[in-house]
Order: sequence, then C-alpha cells, then structure tokens
Amino acid sequence: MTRTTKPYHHGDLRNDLLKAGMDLLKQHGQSAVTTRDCAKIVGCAPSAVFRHFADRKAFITGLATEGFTLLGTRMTAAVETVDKDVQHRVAARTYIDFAMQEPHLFRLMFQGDLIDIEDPDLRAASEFLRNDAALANPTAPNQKDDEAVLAWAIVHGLASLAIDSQLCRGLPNDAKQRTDALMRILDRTASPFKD
Amino acid sequence: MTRTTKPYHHGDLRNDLLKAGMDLLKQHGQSAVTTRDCAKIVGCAPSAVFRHFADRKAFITGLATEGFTLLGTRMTAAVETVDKDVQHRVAARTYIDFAMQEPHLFRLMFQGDLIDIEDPDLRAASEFLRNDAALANPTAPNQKDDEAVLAWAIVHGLASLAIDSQLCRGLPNDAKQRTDALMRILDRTASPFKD
DNA sequence: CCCATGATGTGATCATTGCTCACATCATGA
DNA sequence: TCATGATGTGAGCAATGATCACATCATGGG
Repeated sequence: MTRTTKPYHHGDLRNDLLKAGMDLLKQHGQSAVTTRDCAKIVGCAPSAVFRHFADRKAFITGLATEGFTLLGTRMTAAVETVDKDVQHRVAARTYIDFAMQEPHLFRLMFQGDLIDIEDPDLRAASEFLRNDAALANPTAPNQKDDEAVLAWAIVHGLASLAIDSQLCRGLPNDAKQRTDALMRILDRTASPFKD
Repeated sequence: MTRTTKPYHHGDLRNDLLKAGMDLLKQHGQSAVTTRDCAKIVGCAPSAVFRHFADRKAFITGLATEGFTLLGTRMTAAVETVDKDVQHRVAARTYIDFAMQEPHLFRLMFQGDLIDIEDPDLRAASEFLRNDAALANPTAPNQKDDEAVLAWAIVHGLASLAIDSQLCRGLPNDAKQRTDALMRILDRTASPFKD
C-alpha cells in the first residue's frame, strides 16, 4: 500500500472539491451539487469546504469559471487549426458542441442567479467571449460590433433552446448529431455563417 | 369589518400561492421563492402547499406556466394590432421586452432543471412558441421552418445574454431602453427582421 | 334534511443542507 | 525552534422541503 494513514492536511482540497462538483454537475445537474456531497466524495469534513469558498454560490461560481476556461481552450484550439474564412463557423460549432456535450455545465455558466457575476476570476475566464464578440459596448454604432453580438446571440440562442428542451422534439439524442442538426440550420439560414 | 373569523378553508389557495410566488420571484429571484414563505404570505400552514403541488418543482413549474401564458397573451395582443409585414418584428420586440421587464420570470421559464419540462400544462402554455416558430421538427428540410427557428434563436439569445449580464456592460438600466438597444442591433444586422 | 365521503387545511415532526464556531493539526519562516 | 497563520474537524444551529395523522368543511346521494 502506498499510504496507511491519511494525512490531516489534504493535498489540494480546493481543486479536488471542484472536480467532485464537476462530476456531480455533469451527472445529475446543479441541484445535486451539494457542498456536503462534494466533501464526502473528497473525504473531508463538510465544514472544510468553506475554508476555500465563501459560500455555495462562490463554489458554484468556481465551477462556472472552470467551464468558461474549458470552453475558451476548446474554441481557441479549434479556431487555430483552420483558415480564417471559416474560423467563425468553427467557433460556432465548438460553442454549440460544448453545450450539447455538457448541458448542465453550460446552463450553469449562464445562470445569473446561481453564480456571482462580479467574481473577478469568472469575468477573466469569460472575457474572451466578450472580446471576441466585441461586446464591451453592445450599443456601439459600429456595424461590425453589432454583427458580432448577433452572431453570439444566434449561437447562444440555438444552444440554449436545444438544451432547455424547447427544441428537443425531433432532435437526435447523440450530442454530435444534435450539433450537426443545429449547424445545418445555421448553414442554411444565418447569413453571418454563410460562406 | 367584512369578516371577523377567518374561515378554515381558503378561497383559492392554489392561485394565491402562485401569486405570492410570483411576487417573491419578481423581487428576489427564484432562490427566494420558498414554499414556506409563500405559505406565510398567503396565511396558511406550510404543509398546505403540498395539497396543491406535488413538490417545490411542481410549484415552480406552475410559475413558469403562468409566465408562458402571460408572454403568449402579450405577443398575440401586440401582433394583432399591426400589419402583417411587421408582425414578426413586433413579436420580437414583445419577447425581448418581456425578458427585460421580468428577468427572473423569464429565466425561470427556460431553466430546464428547475421546472418539469414534461408537465402538460406547461407544454400547453408554451406551445404557441413552438407553433409560431414551427419548431415541432427543427431539422425539417423546409427552409421556412429553419428561418423561424433561427428567428427565435436570435431573439432568445439576445434576451438571455442581456439578462445574464454578459451583455450588460453598456446597456442602460431602464427596461424599455434596454429593449430599444437590443432592437437596434436586430434592425441593423438580422436579416429576418429587416423590413 | 342528514350524513358519509372526499377534498382541503393544520400541527408535529424528520432529514437534508448551508453555514458557523471553537478547537485541532500542521507547514513555514523569522 | 517555535510562534503564527493556514487548513481541517466535529458539534451544532436555522432554514427548508416533505410526510403523516388528524381536523374541518363542502357536497351530493339517500
């Protein structure tokens, strides 16, 4: 055996708690992400959670932050591999695919009353979206900015409606196939994504 | 005084509970909508709530159902007063305006893990959206259907992003003005809404 | 008209959950 | 080395959703 007595101090409790929360979230949704269950999974006392997070909202915000980081990583990685003229289309596909694969996480990331919108870490992790879409000032007179906002709205709207089961009738179960179905709509109708 | 002793049986407890829930929701968000507080506001025992709703989720679903009904009423009323060629634009404005005026309710209506998506009353109340957008089969080969889905996605995406404070930097505080700002984006960029 | 029955409301009570606090343990650097 | 601050523990509190036995009442069939 590698270890007989478990040490009093946990290695990286904060991160392990987030990982446990991610598992619960992925499998059973946000209501199943309970601080006590996360503590039990990690193997620490329920009170230990609050050494690393001010309250449950802060913990959930931490999960959302990880989600934005993950989405950002995927999008930049995907965009880097393709030609400039199809980058926005690839970005859209990656965004939608992320939502289809991680619906609970995606929902959480945009659930304004469950997370702390002002949290600096969260803002930093999600900044790339506002930058990419030039959303610092959505009322800008700049036509290009408007189109960027609109593109985000289209993709985000499609993903959200599909997740919240308003669009689910007729959509396939498999995540990839659902992404394909939504992308087909984009291809055929949305001018910003037409090549 | 009209009544000295309060009767054992409440008049229309179910509806009064929903009204109380709506008030709490509007003012403090979904986390403040607690079955006990609603009971206290209405003046009944905490347990009485569960005579009319299976559980909290069913109660929240009832609120969402009222929300869809309200939105449907507003949209049909608004559309009826204008010419056919601008109906979709007026519908879009009404949708966005509703979201800006009742952000908590709007969020709730599309929060898949807080409400019971399969509830027949909810489905009936929200059916007009799927009908209007011809969303029964979003993968339909019909180009017109695709455009309807896209139009809904645009409007829904704009409203959602604005509410969840990802778009809030630069947006005015007043609900009407926020609606105007978002509609301006639609006017300038979204081809389905260009006249 | 009466009363049996089902619907509606009550009070007591439970388990779960977020959260706090006094205290224990340990790592670190002065 | 040892004082100090960071990290973890266990007990425990208040709020909340939910259940259950019981109370109250409306109503329709006899």
